[in-house]
Amino acid sequence: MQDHLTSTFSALADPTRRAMLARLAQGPATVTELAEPFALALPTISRHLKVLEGAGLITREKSAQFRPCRLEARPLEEADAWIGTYREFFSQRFDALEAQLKTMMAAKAKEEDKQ
Amino acid sequence: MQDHLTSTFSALADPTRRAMLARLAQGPATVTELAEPFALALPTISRHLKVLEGAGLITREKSAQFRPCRLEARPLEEADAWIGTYREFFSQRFDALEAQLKTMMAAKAKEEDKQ
DNA sequence: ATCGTATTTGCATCATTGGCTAAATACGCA
DNA sequence: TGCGTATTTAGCCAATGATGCAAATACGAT
Repeated sequence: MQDHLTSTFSALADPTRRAMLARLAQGPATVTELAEPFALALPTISRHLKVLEGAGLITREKSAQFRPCRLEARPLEEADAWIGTYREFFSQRFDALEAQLKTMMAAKAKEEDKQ
Repeated sequence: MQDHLTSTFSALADPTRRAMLARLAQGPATVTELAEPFALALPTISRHLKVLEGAGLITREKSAQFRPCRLEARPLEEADAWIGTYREFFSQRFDALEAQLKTMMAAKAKEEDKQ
């Protein structure tokens, strides 16, 4: 799983894990807390967390028998930066749409002039 | 593969596919053109493209025996929006860093005052 | 030392994925 | 019609991933 982006995106490619991140965005949580919303066995949850940890999306401390998980921004920022590369492309597309819209409106106006 | 984000992220979770998108950001290309930079058999390329198409990241027309692929912005925008949810979290972290830096600088200044 | 809670590890299973080769398909052109 | 190029389908394999159950581990509290 070589580079960061690959492990980050593949970690994000799972709804359960995305939901976990959403939960963690509101503050740290234990494994059991994170498991609560899902109909999944704890070992399964544990493994999802390991994937997230492997991607650097979360870190965990060891506090008594609990393992509080904490969201880490770094990989998300990197993913954001990668997608950011295409933002120009988004706007181009948007501009094109806008241009087309203008053309249509102009045509329509012209049409109405005739009447 | 239920929702858009899942298929989008899992499509992005492969370096070859990301490279293909990077190429397509500069304009449409045929399968063979897209295959050129990689040491992969054409059927493999073809399947990568099918994944990208399945995620809506590309569309293709049929022009003679060629299948030009074109980058589509929509899924990237959605992924961008999802990650955008966490942007506040990024900046928080950044602010914290900045605050810490200020504290350190203040401490250092104080230290120098003493001398 | 023992009990109970929190979490992980160890198989086993089933589906998916990425890759290859060989064969099929689709189309323009001679 | 027949050839050559472009691309996909089919079949096979190895690796990975998601999930469950049962057992192990870790640690606080009694």
